[in-house]
Amino acid sequence: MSKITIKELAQKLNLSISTVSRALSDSYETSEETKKKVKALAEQLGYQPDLYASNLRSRKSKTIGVIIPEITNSFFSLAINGIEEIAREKGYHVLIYLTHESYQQELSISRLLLDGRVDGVLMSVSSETTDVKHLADFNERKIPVVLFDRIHDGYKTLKVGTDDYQSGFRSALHLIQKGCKNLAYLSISKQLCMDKRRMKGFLDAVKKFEIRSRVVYCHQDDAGNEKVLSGLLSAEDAPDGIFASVEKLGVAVYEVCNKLSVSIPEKLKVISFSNLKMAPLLQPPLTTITQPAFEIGKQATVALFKALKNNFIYEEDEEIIIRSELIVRRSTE
Amino acid sequence: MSKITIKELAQKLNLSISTVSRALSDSYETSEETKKKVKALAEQLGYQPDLYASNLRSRKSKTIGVIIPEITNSFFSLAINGIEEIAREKGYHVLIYLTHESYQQELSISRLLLDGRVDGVLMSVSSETTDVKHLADFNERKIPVVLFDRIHDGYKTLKVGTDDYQSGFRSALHLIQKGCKNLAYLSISKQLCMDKRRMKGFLDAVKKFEIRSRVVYCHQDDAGNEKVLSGLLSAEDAPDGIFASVEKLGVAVYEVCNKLSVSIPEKLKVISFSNLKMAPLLQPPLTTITQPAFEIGKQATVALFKALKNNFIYEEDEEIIIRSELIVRRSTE
DNA sequence: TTGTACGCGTTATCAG
DNA sequence: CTGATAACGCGTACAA
Repeated sequence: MSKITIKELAQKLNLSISTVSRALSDSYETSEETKKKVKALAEQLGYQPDLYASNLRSRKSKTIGVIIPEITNSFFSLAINGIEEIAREKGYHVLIYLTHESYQQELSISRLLLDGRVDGVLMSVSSETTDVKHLADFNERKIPVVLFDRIHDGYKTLKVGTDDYQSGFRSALHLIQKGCKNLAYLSISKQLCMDKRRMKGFLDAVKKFEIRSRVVYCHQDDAGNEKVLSGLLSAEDAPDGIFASVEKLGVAVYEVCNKLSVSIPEKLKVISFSNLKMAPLLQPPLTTITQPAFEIGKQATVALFKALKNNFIYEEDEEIIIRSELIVRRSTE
Repeated sequence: MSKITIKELAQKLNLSISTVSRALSDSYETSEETKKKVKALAEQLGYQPDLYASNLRSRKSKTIGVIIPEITNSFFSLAINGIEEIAREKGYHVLIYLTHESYQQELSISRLLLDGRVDGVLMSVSSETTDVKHLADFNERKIPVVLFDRIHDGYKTLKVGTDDYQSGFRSALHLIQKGCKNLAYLSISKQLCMDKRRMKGFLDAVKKFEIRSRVVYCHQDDAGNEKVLSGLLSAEDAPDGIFASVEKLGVAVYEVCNKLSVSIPEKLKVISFSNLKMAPLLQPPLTTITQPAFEIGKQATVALFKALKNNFIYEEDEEIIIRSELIVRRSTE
């Protein structure tokens, strides 16, 4: 019972291979009667069409690839949730690849996906990525690529993200309104378009109100961040308000404050991009800019399927923006 | 440049298809010279062997399937991290499927994976699953299956988990030592072997010390859990110590305590299975039983590759136990 | 060392 | 409505 093929079904039913094939695919040019017989036997013997054979003919893999920097990040796990939901609905399969924020990994994974394994790609570029030539290869293979969250200027396609500039602006404004006089923006990457936009919004607000501010470039590794933040917070002119551009950095701030006994919000007000379900349960509850992660994943997938269905690839820039929400909690009181 | 095939390479080099094929696979019966020429051209034209064609011949997909209940759960995202790492190392691809704790989904996903798409499967069964007949189908197809974390009695294979019984026992003991007189065990499923073991450990400790206790069966949905826990905690004889058998329930307890202003640890001591990085930052810091999630994912994958490499499937029960750690924090002080 | 020819399981085309 | 036959791209006996 291990490998039933169409051929065996045909033999047992005294039909030709092609008739069986047609019956199984519900072709209109087959009698209802044979369809029933064939399907019954197929069901009974547990027939499964061979994936590789049928893909070889049809040139479709019914699979999409998802390339993300990391998965232990509530934004990405929620996004995957959305992606998987839509994909399963459409009968597609989802391959997951993690770059761990490494450009090299991103490169080699991209290369792997050129072998016809996937019909389309969803991607969030790594924070190291500056050059996006590897993405052009997908165009040559007519594989549509949709970028989400970690979008990149250098590659033209459909992009799904949030209102980064506005979020940065609102965050700075909120801190200023709460009385901060000395702000810091924690950046995760000098290259990422998303980071630049958040920063731009933040800096514009700061400039408008003529508040002192600085930008702190952080690292990928926790140890490095602890060092940077410890330095920052124990300095003479330590900031009194921090905006963490990504969740990881918000958590790092809490950890360091905990260690150094810097009290939030009295000495330092903190606001962070985050999708942590536990934000309200932290000590103190964390004010967040929360992205609709699930929805972003979903929209990106819907857009990808639009391309897949109509057999085109996105060659011009186009953006779908889904707003983030500022949720005020005790950390900025 | 979109679809270079072996045939085109052959034409351009005035060689036969088979020679090119051999050259690319480094066959010993090919001259070094032709190998070089072929490989050079292949590289230059960006040749990628067609996955489906070659799999159709070789009957190997170089892909494993991972079926888990949910991804927004720090245990599973860490585990996937470990899985992906090993898989990539071995040149394998990883397909992800989420059951959302639904038995029906698990069933239909399992069926999908019988079509030769994957060489092996890693799985954590859903909390609804009682019947595991669907897993037997993998055996018939000679597809090895390794269970991790959410293991199930009914299916014989290699299983990777943690010391559930001991963890349950230790947790109850810890609460008792901290002075609790009235304990509650929060269960996520009546079927799961893992849950039963944790509960058994818990109940054995309780019995040994003759402490009052009860078992509370919780739900999959947050709303349902809020209701159950609100009832539990506002009752006359509310427990003074809780052991949450999974992270989700630990978080739910915090949320309800927050809402009802039940103070932890004064009125209620809480200990929970959890891989939350933020456990120390919660209000108050949460005492956890922490599983080596990354390592569990890794070991499960290593075991799967052992089967894959030696071309066998696990047909007898065998367990790999990786110990969890009790990390005491303020929630049980 | 290289080329010829066939088959993997399917789907698509063309007759009948 | 059904059957024979030719691809899809690759790998591999077998022959040269």
